[in-house]
Amino acid sequence: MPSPHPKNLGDLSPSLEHYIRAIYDLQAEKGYARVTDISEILGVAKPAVSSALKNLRAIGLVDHRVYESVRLTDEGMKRAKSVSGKYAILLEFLIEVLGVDKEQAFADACLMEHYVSGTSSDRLVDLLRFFEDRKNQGVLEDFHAFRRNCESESNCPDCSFHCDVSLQQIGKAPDRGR
Amino acid sequence: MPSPHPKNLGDLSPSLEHYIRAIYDLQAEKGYARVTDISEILGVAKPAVSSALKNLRAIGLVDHRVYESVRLTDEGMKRAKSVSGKYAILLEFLIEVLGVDKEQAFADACLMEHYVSGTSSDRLVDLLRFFEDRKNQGVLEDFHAFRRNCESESNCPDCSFHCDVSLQQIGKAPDRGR
DNA sequence: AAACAGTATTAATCTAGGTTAACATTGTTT
DNA sequence: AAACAATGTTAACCTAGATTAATACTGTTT
Repeated sequence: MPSPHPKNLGDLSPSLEHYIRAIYDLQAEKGYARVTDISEILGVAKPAVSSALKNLRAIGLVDHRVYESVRLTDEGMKRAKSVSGKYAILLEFLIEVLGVDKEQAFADACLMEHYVSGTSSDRLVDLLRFFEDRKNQGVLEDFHAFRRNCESESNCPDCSFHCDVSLQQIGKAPDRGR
Repeated sequence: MPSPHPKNLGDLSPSLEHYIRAIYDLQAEKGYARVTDISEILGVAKPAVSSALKNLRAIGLVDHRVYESVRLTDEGMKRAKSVSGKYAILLEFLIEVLGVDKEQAFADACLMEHYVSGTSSDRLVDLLRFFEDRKNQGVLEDFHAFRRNCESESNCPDCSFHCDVSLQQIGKAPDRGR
């Protein structure tokens, strides 16, 4: 008997996906990525990075000779852009459309980026573009006004379960299509 | 040095969260939840369920005497409703608003339910209500029309990375607010 | 060039959450 | 009530991904 959850992306675990994105960000920012930097960004110890790099190298997503700095391969780049794109899309949606505060939006996007499918994030882009379209200028403002009303009236206690974002590791998730 | 990801909900792992929801669904559907049923729904072996139940009992989310069937405690119920609510909200958003096909939407919602914060899903509800409001009847149709145009024109290759949903276990995710 | 600081890797260990195989309990048939 | 099937638990094991401690490189200072 196999295991549960639909995997997110072409067989990259959320964990590895995150490493990829960190490397991508560092490369973009400073031109190169070192173990220490990655470890700091992700908040993990350096040996965790070393071991992740070994895996990523094994599946051809990074170039990395021991004791040297890391670079994404073309394939790694592709994956990184995908995740990074999802992050950006989710972030924009959460902040600009839903009006979620930034801290929370960062946290949510950072988690969800690994789980939203390409299809869904593409559609989300469409929605963002729709709101930006000159023909639909008023819509977003309407929504925000609507939301403020909404807020002040009722509140469904069942659906709001507030999540304090602490920096901690997440576990595995058993599951399947549902 | 601690670990990375902002935890999703009040210290429940996605895995345990999933068990909670399965139990909740079963209780709603048949009045009770048995190990076998849970194991089938989640696609895991029965010992995995036993061990999850032990944890859930330890933190007071289920009542479960050995060899008997499982019930959520009040607290368990609260958590279950929260997750279940998020699932429903995400599903509706993906299908009705974004127009994602059902299979994909099920899969996405099933994953994201564990990672979206209460805040964000509340806002998502607002958005759904906004689209339902009589005053905004046309908007959703406009979007769908817009999307069809959009579709037929360009396509950003960077952001669309198609994910085939296979039934497999997901890994841990290192991370932090970032 | 020797020493030191910084950086990276290895080794050993831990934990969560799975698995299978074997055993225990319960309930239904005959 | 004996036997059997279904159900649940225990035990032993596996893996991913973390940790710390110790070790190995690298490069800069003196």
